[in-house]
This record gives sequence, C-alpha cells and structure tokens, in this order.
Amino acid sequence: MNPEAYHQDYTGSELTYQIDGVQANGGQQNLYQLYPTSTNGLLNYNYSSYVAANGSNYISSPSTYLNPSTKMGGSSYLNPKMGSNYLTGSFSQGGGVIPSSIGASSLGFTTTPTTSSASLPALNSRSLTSTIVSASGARASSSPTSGLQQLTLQELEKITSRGNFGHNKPPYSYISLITMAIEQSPVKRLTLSELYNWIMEIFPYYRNHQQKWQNSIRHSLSFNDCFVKVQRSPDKPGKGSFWTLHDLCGNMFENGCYLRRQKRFKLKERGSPRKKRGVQAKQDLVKVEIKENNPTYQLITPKVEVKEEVLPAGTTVTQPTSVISSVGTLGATQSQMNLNNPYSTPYIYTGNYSSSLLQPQSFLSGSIYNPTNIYSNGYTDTYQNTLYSSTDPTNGSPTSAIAPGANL
DNA sequence: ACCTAAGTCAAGC
DNA sequence: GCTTGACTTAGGT
Repeated sequence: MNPEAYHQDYTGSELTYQIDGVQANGGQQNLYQLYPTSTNGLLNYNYSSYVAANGSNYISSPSTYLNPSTKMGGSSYLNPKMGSNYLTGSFSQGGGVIPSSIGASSLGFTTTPTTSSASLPALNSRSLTSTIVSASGARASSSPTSGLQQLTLQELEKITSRGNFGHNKPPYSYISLITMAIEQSPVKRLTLSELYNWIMEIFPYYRNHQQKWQNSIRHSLSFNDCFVKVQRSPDKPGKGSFWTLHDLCGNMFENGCYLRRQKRFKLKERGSPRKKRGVQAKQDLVKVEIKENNPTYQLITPKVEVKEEVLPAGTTVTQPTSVISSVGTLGATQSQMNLNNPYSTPYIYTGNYSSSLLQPQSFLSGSIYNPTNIYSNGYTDTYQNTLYSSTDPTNGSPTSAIAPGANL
C-alpha cells in the first residue's frame, strides 16, 4: 500500500500547527511532523516531531511539544513505553483536542496563563485517528532495559515520550529534575515556583507530598554550586529569584546516570563560604584534591578566571567565581552549556532548527519568558548581569537591545 | 566495606 | 524563599 501523504494546517488562538503526515499500511504506521510556528508571542520551535500515533493517544502532553519524540527520519517508530500514561488527548474525526496546557503551560510555549486554549479549533480535514503502530515497527527502542537512568542527556527529550511514570517515582534525582526544568525553559532560568510546577506537570508523582520534596528541591538549589541564583532586576518584580545553571557545570549527566552524578560540581570559592565541619568538610577536602590531569575527573576549565562585570544598580548576583572540579568524564573539549546554542540544550529538540528560530521570537507580558530586552548576543537582561557571562562580548554593556516581539 | 552523592528534616533568617 | 547543619539513605566501586 502506498503511503498517503497529507498536510494539515491547524490554527489555534495561540499556535499555528502544520501537520505533515504520511499514513501508510492502512494506518498501521503513521508518521507525523509537527511544526508549531510562532504566532502571537510564542516560541518558535520549528521542531520536527515524529509521533507514532495511536489515534486516541495522540498529542496532548505539553511535554510533547517541548520535547518532541525522536525524529526518526521517516523510520517507523514505536515508543515502547507508550502506554496509558503517554499522552492523554485525542484527535478524532474532524477535530482535535489540544491539551489545555498548551495555552497555559508553565513549560514555556506560552506566557499567557489567562488565555488558555484548552480546546482549539478543529483540524480542518481528515481524521488523525489510526490504529496503534505495530510493535514490529519499533526501531527507536534501543533503550536500555536497565532503566531510564541509563539514558544520555541527549536522550532527555525522550523522557516524557516514554511516559511520565504515573505515580511512580521517576528515576531522576532532584538535581536531574532541576536541570531538566531549567534546560527546557526558553531563557534557561526558572523561579522556584515555576520549577515546582514544571516538575509536577511532567511527573505526576510529585503532585503529592509537596512539602517534602519541595524542601529537598530548595536544599538542592542552595547546596549545589551548579545552580545559580539570579536576582530579579528591578523591572521584574516578583517573588523569589530566578534559578539557572552555572555556565561551567557542563553536561552533568553525560555519564548517563540521572540518579547520581559521578562527581559533584563544586566551586572553589563562594560568595559566603559555607561552614564546614564533620562529614561534609571531609567530602569537600577530597574534591579539592582532584588533579587537573586526572583522566576521570578532568577539569572543564581549570582555574577559570572570570572577570567581574560592572553591574547596573540594583542588580546583585551571589555567586563564586572559579571552578575547581567538574563532573564525570567530561573533558575540556566537550560542550558546555551555551545559552546561545540551542543545540546544547538537549531537552529541546535539537534538529532542524533554522537560524531564525534559535531564539524566542517574541514575548507576552507577565512571565519569566518575557525578558524585557533580548540582546543581539542572545542574552537577556538577567544574563547580561551575571558575573560569569564572560562570553558576553559586550562585557555587561549591552548595546542594541531588541524590542520584545522583534524577530531575531 | 568504604566513600560520597543524594535525600530528609528542620532551624534560622 | 533561601541557606545551612546534621543526619540518613543509597549508589558506585
């Protein structure tokens, strides 16, 4: 049976989707590509998502949009974990249901919580309903049987497509969860509450016992040097600071373990040194002894010297300035998180970006996803103000601020 | 068994 | 909300 190609345009109040699909083998295998394109103030992730469709279980998780399933290059694909906890919406004849969170997600595609679009207009033509992809079509399931913690960071995008673990505890440490959440955010920073919300939205397990795990999250944020608190600038009033990842923490989970890093990212100096005594002091002393030429724990950037930038009045950053150790087996040549480089943010689909789509296109008001200014180097106000943004060629003196809404 | 990263509880601000 | 201490739990070797 010849594949039947089709194209659908889908325009909602928030997003325009173009759905290109190929329905083959009597609906046994369906390949879809979704291209959410920016309309009024949303991110313009031109990802190309391949979804093995099971009509009733098609597209609804917001994470699907943030973390589109692996593009399989036209190969058939069955997500082995695609089950009842995978996607909850449905497309049906003549209409589609777009998840409510699309219009009001904390995940970053929209910044307008008051303009939820729980039910967007119907698809304009045919049904997307199909039978489930046959198991024999599975090709992407090279997943390790030993558990998701064996995934590489580059495979993080698959996490939600493998299910959200229902009410079982996801096999990720709090540090992993925080990192994921920050990585997927468009401007790579979140407030505490946004962090909570993201975790709860992705992993239902954490909708319970919030006091317990949220305390642990806070502890992780404060305790781990890989997380950097960025104060709000005066023009962004609100509760709490932003949290981001330290520029130099690298890919902490590239060793494939999301429960436990091989080595804690630790800074030599902190703004206010922690008191050390007992077991923790002992642990820190061990870290200091890591040798630069140690093949296992090679420094990403040995003894980094970071220039302090002149900060605008009202801006404070409480961070140390040098790195003494890094994580895992990363070498100096391996990629570090680059705020300008979406390819370094594995939680977002990393293929088929066009250059014009590398940055958020425009922003609505009232959100962290609404930086007042986006500079030509891709940094927003806050990043311009961080001590360690040494890659900022403007050295803290941004010039051409780009107006919100401008195409970059 | 040992080391240490991660998690928990909670005090203090 | 944030930091920190003290302690327990658990992963990696």
